[in-house]
Amino acid sequence: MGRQFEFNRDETLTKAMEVFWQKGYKATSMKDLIEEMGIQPGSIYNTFGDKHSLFIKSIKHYGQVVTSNALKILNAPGSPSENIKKFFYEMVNRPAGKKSMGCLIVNTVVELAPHDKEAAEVVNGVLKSIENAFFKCLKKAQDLGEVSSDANISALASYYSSSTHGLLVTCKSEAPKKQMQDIVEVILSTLPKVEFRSSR
Amino acid sequence: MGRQFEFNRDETLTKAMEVFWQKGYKATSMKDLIEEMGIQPGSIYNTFGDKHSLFIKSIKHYGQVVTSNALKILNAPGSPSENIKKFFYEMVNRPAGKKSMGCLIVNTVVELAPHDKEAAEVVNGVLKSIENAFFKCLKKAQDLGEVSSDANISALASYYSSSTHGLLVTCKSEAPKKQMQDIVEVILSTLPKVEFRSSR
DNA sequence: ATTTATCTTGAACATTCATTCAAGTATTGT
DNA sequence: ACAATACTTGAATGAATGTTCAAGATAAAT
Repeated sequence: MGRQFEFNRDETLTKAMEVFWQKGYKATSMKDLIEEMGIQPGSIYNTFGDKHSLFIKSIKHYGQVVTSNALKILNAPGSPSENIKKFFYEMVNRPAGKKSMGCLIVNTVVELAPHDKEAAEVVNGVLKSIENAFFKCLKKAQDLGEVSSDANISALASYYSSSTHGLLVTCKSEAPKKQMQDIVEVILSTLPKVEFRSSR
Repeated sequence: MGRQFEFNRDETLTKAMEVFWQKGYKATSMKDLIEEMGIQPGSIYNTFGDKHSLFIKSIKHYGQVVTSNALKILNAPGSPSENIKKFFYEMVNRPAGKKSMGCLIVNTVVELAPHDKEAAEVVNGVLKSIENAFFKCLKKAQDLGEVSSDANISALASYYSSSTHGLLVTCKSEAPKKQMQDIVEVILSTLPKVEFRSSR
């Protein structure tokens, strides 16, 4: 009973997420959100709570999307080390419009996490998931003999995670595509056998 | 003639820089600045201009400090590849208090650069200087035979710059020191001869 | 001592901010 | 048809924002 919602919860949350992604938390005003989400303040507060709650829901949503996307690439059938390669080349081939937006998780680590415990927990969880996906992928690569058995794959997983952060910052600073490619090639050189296998 | 300044310009600018470094641009209010700088709004506006001008002056100041520090390490006498190693281990051994602050340049790339042309110019200049310092260091290493002559040192310089960004983001997300060390070791494995030389 | 120049102060200002809430509207159950 | 429930609206609120400026204070020049 009662009146129905006139807007789709997921759609408006996605809109909010995009605004936060583009402008950052502090730089996003409720006015921005009202305009982009296409609903009035009352509806926002009624459905998502205050600005901070809406932000937390936004980064959780973003985290789910980005984690499932990473898992899809890294867990794809075939060579796991080839999948890692694909993961990084996907970053080079980002649509130009999204380059300056970087990644909402990384943006939040930088802007908010040090002063916002709740946001920190969410983003750390996402980062841990991604790193874990790298680890599982490397484990599989090791089992298949693509990566030497004495490699420190735990360290490598942390490294790929950190390298991803680096790329996302670098691509925010107007770095040309060629430079991004150069960087990715050095990153991938830490898995030499990937290059070898992919060339035949 | 006229009244003398009662505060030291450089000292108050450093104070402002520290507040921006810790809290970010948007999250820093004039009230914060007034308190930390210890002078009144009139004096701030009279000396540094508005908030945005003060911020630009702050990141320029930070850029100078950080660039000269990087140059000092990378241009130090002795083995250039050893200096690169020192550069990265310096990042692992950061004082705990500064870990969550990251780097004001990287913070600005993420928070402001995409929407602020003036800030973007400043930070891109700093990043270019650091990358250039890496390049010169690698060139020297190559000339001395520490790095193979067919290495793509331009790509390596971009890579080390990007890796630095990655580390600065990673250390903002409560990453334990052990993890930072693991990452640095993988980063430095892209210069295999460094490891070899340093171990004897 | 007076004038001139310059810095300091901090209250006052107009905006913008996030948030609230009473009035209005739509839907369901009886 | 009526009541009960629940969502939508958007003006209103008070707090916080960045900025200004007239009055006061201090130094040098005359």
